[in-house]
Amino acid sequence: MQMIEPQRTAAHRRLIEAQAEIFKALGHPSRLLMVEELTRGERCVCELQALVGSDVSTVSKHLSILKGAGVVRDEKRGANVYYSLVLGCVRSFLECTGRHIDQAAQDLSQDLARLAALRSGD
Amino acid sequence: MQMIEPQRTAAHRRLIEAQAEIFKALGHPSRLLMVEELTRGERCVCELQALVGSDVSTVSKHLSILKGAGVVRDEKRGANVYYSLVLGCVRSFLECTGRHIDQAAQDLSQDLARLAALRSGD
DNA sequence: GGAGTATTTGGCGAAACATGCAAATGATTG
DNA sequence: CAATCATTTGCATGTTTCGCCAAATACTCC
Repeated sequence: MQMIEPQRTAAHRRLIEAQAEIFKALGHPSRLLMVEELTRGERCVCELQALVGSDVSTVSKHLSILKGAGVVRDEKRGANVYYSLVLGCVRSFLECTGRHIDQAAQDLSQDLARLAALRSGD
Repeated sequence: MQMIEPQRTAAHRRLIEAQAEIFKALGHPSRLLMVEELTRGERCVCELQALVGSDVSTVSKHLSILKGAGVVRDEKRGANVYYSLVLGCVRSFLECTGRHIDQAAQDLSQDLARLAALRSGD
């Protein structure tokens, strides 16, 4: 039995949806900030709340979205809940996107400089 | 001059926002499907539309979101517009999340099996 | 067990997003 | 240049997400 057009199977669609959920979870500044902090080690909700500055309930909901997507896990210890990163490869992807954005900004300012030079030249 | 608490600078906030925009752009099944297709080479809008099956206008809007986030670029050639992947590291991250999701599914079914065994045991 | 701290949940209004249709734009071909 | 094809844009609508508040829950310390 051979798999024809694997990209159209139901299994593939489910995988894409699960992956999209991961991206969606990471696609919010507060959540991404927290995840970045978690690349340095586990943190309790209160620490993450101090980091992002929103209401605790908002932070808690953000964290539950990240957990639902399988990006982080939580562990209750005493009165606190500690969150930690599960999806380690976020770290390297963040580094890559960081470089990418820096490069884009550099390219942009070079283009602007060229444009200015051209304008003053004629 | 020393940089104190770099994670709170305006520059860092801007970076996080740009990165979050990338994740958000990827956080939609249709967009992710198209990006995955683009990891195999450039495609015109019509090909991508055939892939995802939505209205062409919807597909075009999705593509403009991906372009705005710096994930893809477009190039007009003749009557067609060809999109191609700019952010190459998406590929490896997709592989990683794919493995991660497979693993999670496996763990889940093992847990269920254990639970069933336990139940039939008592 | 009562006060205080940490976290989650429910609810609600505002803002953002997704989608399809219709219309506009741009290129090709006869 | 009229007809057609590929793509984008404007608009209307339904859906989702965000962020706060208030209330519920869970734990610790006296």
